[in-house]
Amino acid sequence: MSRSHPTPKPSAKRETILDAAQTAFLEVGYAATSMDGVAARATVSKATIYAHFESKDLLFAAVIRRRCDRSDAFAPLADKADARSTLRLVGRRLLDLLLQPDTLAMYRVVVAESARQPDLARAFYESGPGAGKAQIAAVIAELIQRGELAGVEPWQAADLFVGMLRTDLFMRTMLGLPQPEGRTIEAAVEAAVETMVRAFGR
Amino acid sequence: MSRSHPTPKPSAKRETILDAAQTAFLEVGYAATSMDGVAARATVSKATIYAHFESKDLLFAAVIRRRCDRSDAFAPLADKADARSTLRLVGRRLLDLLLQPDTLAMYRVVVAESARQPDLARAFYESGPGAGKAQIAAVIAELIQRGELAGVEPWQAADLFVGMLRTDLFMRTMLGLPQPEGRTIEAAVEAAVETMVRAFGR
DNA sequence: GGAAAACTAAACCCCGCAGTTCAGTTTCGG
DNA sequence: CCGAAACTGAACTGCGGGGTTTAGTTTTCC
Repeated sequence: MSRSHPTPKPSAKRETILDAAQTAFLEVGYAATSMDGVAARATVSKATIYAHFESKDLLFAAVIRRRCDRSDAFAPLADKADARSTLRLVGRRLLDLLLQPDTLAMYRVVVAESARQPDLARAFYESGPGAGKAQIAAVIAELIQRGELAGVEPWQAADLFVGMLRTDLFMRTMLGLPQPEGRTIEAAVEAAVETMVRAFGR
Repeated sequence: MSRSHPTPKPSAKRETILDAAQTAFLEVGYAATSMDGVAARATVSKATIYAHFESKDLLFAAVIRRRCDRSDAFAPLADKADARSTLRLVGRRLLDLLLQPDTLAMYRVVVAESARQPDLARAFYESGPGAGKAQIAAVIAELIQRGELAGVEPWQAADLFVGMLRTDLFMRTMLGLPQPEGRTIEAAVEAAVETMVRAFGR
């Protein structure tokens, strides 16, 4: 009776499969991942996978979407700090997140498949960069309201700030290139924060 | 006597094949490109391709490297302009380049294959982002020397500037998402330039 | 003009992999 | 405790694609 695939209800097996698939997809990419491989990794029979997911494409989509949904929102800020230390904290958190191996892998694989699965690209953007930007814009809006910053729209400032965090360090790490010695996360955050304060500080 | 594949000497057929391969790889990615497809597009027999290139991998590498080599260096600047207009010009050029469909396609495909072909990732970085950064750093160094800018190292400033150009607009375009109305290239450049001048202008 | 080198077209090998089937076993709800 | 549903494992289908071969045709260059 072809009980097909209604709203993805959580189940132990289902999660196991998703975990294995996530590992594989993020590690070697979509094309290089085989369903037999996923089955083996999940210690599950291939038939079971196809009982839970219609196709490789949809399994992939489910993996990405799950990871997007549970994207941990930024913890609320300890208020009342000045612009410099607030931005420092936010920037540090963001850059830490961006440089995590899983985050980078996710970025790579979504970028690679974005043409083939446009709706996935959208979901990724909205729950990742989009959501992050919104939260940072909110923080900046408050800094402006408190008179700590001035002369920009919050949204624009967030865009600039995030841009300054996602620099060479990010690009090189994402491409798997060795890092030149001195360029640490702290230094990158510091440079971005300093620039923001200089340009828009009171 | 296995006359294998010595130093890639340019030949008409060879270029034809590379052109076709480039189109295919950039359009649909590495995995989704078939050698039969490339042969058809180049109106060349598959055997000829394999007479020129050992394997699909090496053909791909040749495509990427060729595109890297001929990456057009920035034209020299009309000197003696102030920081604002100089940065405006440089920023505009860079962002125009970054948003070209071919550039984006290249970025996507290299990111996707970077894990599988690390040396390609390196070549790409060095001839693309790396070279660009160096040139912009040089421009900024001159602006500093002329006293137009101050308070940053050229290299760091270039990093920040490029970061501010490669923002939401870039990310969304790369993912193939529709652009929100107002965000034009000019606006993005303007914001980055203004921030630079505010932060580091004399 | 003629031989060597380049090229073509098409068949061919082979393998990996998406997806299916099925007979038998385990799990689980009532 | 029983029956249904979930799961297993392994075999099987089908196909697309990387790479090779061959026999014949064109190009090149002396």
